[in-house]
Amino acid sequence: MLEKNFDPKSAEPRLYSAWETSGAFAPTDDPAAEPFSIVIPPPNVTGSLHIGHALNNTLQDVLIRFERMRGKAALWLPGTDHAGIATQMVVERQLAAQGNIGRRDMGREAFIAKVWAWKAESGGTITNQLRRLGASCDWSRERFTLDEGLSAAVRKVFVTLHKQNLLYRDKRLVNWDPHLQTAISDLEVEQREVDGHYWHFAYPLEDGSGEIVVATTRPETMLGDTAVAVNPADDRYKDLIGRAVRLPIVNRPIPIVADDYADPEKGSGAVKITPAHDFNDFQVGKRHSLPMINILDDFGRINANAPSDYQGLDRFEARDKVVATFEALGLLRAIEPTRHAVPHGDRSGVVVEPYLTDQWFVDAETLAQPAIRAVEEGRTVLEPKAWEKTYFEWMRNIEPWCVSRQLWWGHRIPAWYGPDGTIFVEETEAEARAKALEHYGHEEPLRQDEDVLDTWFSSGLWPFSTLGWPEQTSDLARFYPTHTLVTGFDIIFYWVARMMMMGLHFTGEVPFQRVFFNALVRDASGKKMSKSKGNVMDPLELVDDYGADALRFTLTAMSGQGRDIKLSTQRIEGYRNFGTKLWNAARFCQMNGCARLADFDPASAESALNRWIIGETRKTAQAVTEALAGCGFDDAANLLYRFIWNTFCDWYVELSKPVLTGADEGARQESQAVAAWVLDVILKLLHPIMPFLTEELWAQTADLGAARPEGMLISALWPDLPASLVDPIAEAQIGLVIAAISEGRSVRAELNVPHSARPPLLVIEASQAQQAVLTAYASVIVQTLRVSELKLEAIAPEGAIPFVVEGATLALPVAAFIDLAAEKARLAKEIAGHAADIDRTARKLGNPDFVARAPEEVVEENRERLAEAEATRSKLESALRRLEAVV
RNA sequence: GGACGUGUAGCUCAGCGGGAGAGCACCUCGUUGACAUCGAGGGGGUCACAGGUUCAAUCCCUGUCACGUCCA
Repeated sequence: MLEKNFDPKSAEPRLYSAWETSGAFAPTDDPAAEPFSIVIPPPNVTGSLHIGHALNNTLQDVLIRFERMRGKAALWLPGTDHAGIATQMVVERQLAAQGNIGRRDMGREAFIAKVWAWKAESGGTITNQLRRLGASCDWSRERFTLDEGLSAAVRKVFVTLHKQNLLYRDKRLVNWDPHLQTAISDLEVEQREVDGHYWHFAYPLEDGSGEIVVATTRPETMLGDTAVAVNPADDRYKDLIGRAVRLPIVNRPIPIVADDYADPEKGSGAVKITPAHDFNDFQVGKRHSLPMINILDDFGRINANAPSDYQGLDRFEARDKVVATFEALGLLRAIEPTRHAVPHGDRSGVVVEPYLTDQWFVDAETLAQPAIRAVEEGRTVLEPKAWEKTYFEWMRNIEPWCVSRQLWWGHRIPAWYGPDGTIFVEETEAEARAKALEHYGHEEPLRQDEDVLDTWFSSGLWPFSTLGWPEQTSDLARFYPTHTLVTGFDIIFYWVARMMMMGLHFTGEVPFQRVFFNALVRDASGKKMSKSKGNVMDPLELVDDYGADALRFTLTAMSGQGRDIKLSTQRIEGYRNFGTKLWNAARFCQMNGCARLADFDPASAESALNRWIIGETRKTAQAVTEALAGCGFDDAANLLYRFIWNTFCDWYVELSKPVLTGADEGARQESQAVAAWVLDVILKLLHPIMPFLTEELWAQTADLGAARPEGMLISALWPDLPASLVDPIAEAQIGLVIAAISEGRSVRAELNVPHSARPPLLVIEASQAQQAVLTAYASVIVQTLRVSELKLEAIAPEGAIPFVVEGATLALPVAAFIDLAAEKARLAKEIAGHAADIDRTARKLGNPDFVARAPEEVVEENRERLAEAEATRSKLESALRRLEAVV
């Protein structure tokens, strides 16, 4: 006998290890099986599972379990990302907290050893958390972006792109993070609105004949100014073009140049130009061949290119000093408060600086072209479709991708420099040496590039590097291109776009046929959850409290496309209760001898009730299958919820009770077999979303009746039921029984008929067929509706309360128990409702345009509606008249 | 400033051209042996606002307002 409740705490670990040891997570070897592969979006190796991971991985697990049960060679390839900046920061913070020396004092090798030690210690955390969620990844294929194989792929890609001139070293302005002392890509920069000021500075003309006023939000950059620009069409400054101002503080003459970049409408119409510290000014500087004076060091302090009393000052200290000095010089013309966007590093949170350095860049524009075409041609489909526009927008305006980072944790750039600066880009140091020997004619010492690659460089190769590329492995041949990628839209540019570019360039094929962007889990105010904001929910706690299945079902049911998820524990609790409901329905079946029949054919069922539930089961199976195949996860969950609770438990189980406890052995046996059959189908359909509870029920019902052909549920075959199982006649019959009971209950409740009252249920007016059905199901109607008996009567006796069900008039003689005034009110209200309906429908049918132009079936539908409403109304009206005659 | 999305019951959300739905919350009733993590019934919405298209608009179009996200 089943316990009263499912116990997730004890069952989950047991079931998970049973799955894992059975080998069910690995794709079948059957060569005839169609491959279906998903690569996991690799979480940070030292991270821990947050609610977004829980959603993303639940959906992947739902898909992979579904396709596995459909007989495909389903591979869900797991792994983790070394996450350069994030991990390095964590370890540095840890070292600092433990009072250790900093990484720079420690040296590169020692520091990296520390990171590896941390990875060894905490790297299993997140994968273990995925296991707790029930993720059926093939752990035997687990990868890490710094694995030797994946590192080889990275070197191969780097060297190949370099030889194809798609990757190059260049001196350009980059976003520099002074806290982390590294370049970061455009994507890693977050624009934040902050309050600031426009400081209006007067720059005196060189010849002393006047001044020109410029405004800036970053006064300290004036130390690096090399020009003032005015618009060539601006009459105010026409005469000044080509002349010079003397830059205060620095005391350097700089030219006034004409450039369209200067907007006559803004401020004074003149702008200071700092080519080494502003992206727009950089372009102006190039056009006018201006000097580019870098005034900052790696830490954001003023360097030796500025006057000596500024050197070593932090950029913000320098800002104050510049302003104070201008004021002292009498050159500060105005201070204007303003709100403006300031770039911040998304990891460090500090203000980033445009900074002139040597970095490695990927020619993203060239790589983007095939990636754009692949989506245009539908070789990769983005779901929901709306994301394609975002993807195109980004791809068509893509900038060179800065891939070097001044960090230590990551893939070191495979470039070696000779003493004269000649660069040798090769996959190994030995090859670089060979090239150097060739180049110099003799041995020269080589120095490897100190920098590492952007984490997303290796993530960009993930769909094929994890399958063994550049080796032509059997996994690569079988599982690439992968089928579906499930990920968050927040990394569409970081990751999806880069995988598209890299995948197409190096394999000639798209990395995945379909991308499903899951919603983002946000906090109550709609803000993205993040550790720094402290608004994260811990999925592991939720698993502890409600079980993994409840969390999984909640996330699946709420995963509607294109909407953010706001998670509440109430909701999770509700779905935990849903699991309990199913558990107890199974318990009921067990208690009532429901057992599988060997070779049971659902088409052979005879009773209308059984034929009806079999048809409903078929319809649900069909709809769930279609939903899951099309990534309609929420639809699948809601279909199952309604079917299991409202159809199976509320009606089928209830209506079956008299049969299961009745004397008709043939009927009982059929119902027992049908219930067992439906339950098995339910377990299968629900398994992808609630794997633990269903697997446990599967096991605990294993010896009820005939043995199942399958072993564990995880490996069972997905239901494929023929449409012929749907029987419209049974549907109509059971529909009438359900409607009669529902209406009868409603009448009882609304009129406050005492619970103990047992009037008979009278069938006053009904077709032959209706009478037959009601009579056949009399025992269940009697029991469910708490009536004494079901009787056919030609005329309703005085004081009987009538109700109309599908054209049939039934009545409950309960006048003795009730308040007749209340009943009159009830009838009047119902009549009024019908009257309004009749009025609207009649008016519509009276409109010649409607009759002429609406589709015939719509017109017909309205005619039927009108006829039925009128018939119902007249029956209710005569009932009301009878009632009035009594009172 | 540009792009995209969202405004439906108290809350969280489905529905998206032919009479508005669910879960939770709320109210009433109920310990009939699967389940009180339950059952039965009920109240509650000019589907943001204004125009337009249509025989018909919550649904399509335009505009407005509010909120959100992304990109400048």
